[in-house]
Amino acid sequence: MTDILDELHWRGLVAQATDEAALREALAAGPVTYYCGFDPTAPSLHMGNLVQLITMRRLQNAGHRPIALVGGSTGLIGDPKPTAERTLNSPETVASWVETLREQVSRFLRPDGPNPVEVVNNLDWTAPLSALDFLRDIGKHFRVNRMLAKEAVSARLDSQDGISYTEFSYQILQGMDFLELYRKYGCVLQLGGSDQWGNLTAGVDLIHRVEQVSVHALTTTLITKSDGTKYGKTEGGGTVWLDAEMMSPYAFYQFWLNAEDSQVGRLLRVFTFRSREEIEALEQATRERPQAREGQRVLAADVTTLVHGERATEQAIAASQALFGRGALTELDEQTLRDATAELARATVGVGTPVVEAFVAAGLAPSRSGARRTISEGGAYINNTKVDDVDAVLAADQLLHGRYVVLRRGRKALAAGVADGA
RNA sequence: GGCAGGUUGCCCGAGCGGCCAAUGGGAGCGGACUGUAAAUCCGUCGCGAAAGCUUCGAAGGUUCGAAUCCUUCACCUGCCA
Repeated sequence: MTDILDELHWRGLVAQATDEAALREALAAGPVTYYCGFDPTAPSLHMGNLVQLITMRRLQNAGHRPIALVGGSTGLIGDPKPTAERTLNSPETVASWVETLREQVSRFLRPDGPNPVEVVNNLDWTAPLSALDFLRDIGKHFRVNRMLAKEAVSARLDSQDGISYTEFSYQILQGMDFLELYRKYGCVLQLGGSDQWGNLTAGVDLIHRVEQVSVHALTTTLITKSDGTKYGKTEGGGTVWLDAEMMSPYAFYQFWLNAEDSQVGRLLRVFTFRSREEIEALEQATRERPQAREGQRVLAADVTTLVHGERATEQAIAASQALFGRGALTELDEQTLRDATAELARATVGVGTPVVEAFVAAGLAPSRSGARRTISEGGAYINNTKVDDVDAVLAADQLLHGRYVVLRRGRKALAAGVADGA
């Protein structure tokens, strides 16, 4: 068995770790129980969480025992962001998100075999705790001085908003989780994004004080773009969701396919299970024939398959070829056209529908003014033909196979217009 | 609790009675170049076809006219208690 920690290093995943030598030793000595938490802040997980999920899977593959924690309680409190106070979500909302997270998380980790995943909810042990017990048994072990040093907290202390006591308490809850999992499952390692370091060490410190045991924390690097900003936003600034309803497999596939050359190698290491040899070969291919984008293709296909399955990936690839391929759209047969457009945002149109309205209905423009602006800027296309007239309406001969029309804004934003009937 | 300062469009930030839908920067969007890349350059950037309409923390008020003045409220920051 190769050293899993070495592999994580090679993949560029390790940002920080508590006593790394000790962690390496523990991992080599036998199965280690580890956990990573996911807070329900939205109805779906996103790309950032994927880094953790895949890392968890790598450790599981290496023979260690994963616990995936969904934050039924921490989601009610909110992890402080450095910028601003969060808006509290209702308990009902959080509870429903917990359920979808539980389901999503489970998909990435093996539920059976020798070291199956355990999915837990921290609400189970936090809810029964009284305020007095919390302050006496847990709070007593935390030093406010130290809590203030945490990055997000100190940033907020200097901000206009300040920070609520609620969010300030967050790190205590997360520390408590680690302690609970240590006691109940013998969990001795917590994973998280590099922004979670303060929260992870809060747990490490707590366990040290209460149980006199040294446990481990390991954070993964933040995936950044070449300009140093956070990776993981779409062209439109939207989040890269893992849920197919919130982001279609086609859009998801396209997101990865559009990765910068300078990032492909890194992304392949972080997000795929390809071997070192394969990845190095793809990196070389990217250097020698960047325009072929072999790395991007493998990356997009692998990640989409992991998240959405093989069938959805095949469809996304086919749709991409149909819509971006060399052949004219008018030459596509109806079946191909229907499959391709099925992946896109769609709007109901008909002969005589103003192009402006079709764009707004399909979500390609935020308003009629916006759509007109796009047309006058020369960025609007119907079936890959530029629209020149702001007042243009759809003509019968633009409906491919009598039904479909492909709307495009700019180079890559696509949507489908579908006529009623049939 | 007292005193002082602040709250402007996605973000930062000018404006301090009419010429302000509101300078400038960033982000975003479109175009050129390319490889559905990066960088660069150009354009655009509240809604509306237009007339016009709705914006400058909230609600009232003064005025022919307010983002700009007054009152109250909310929140933030600093100093004092």
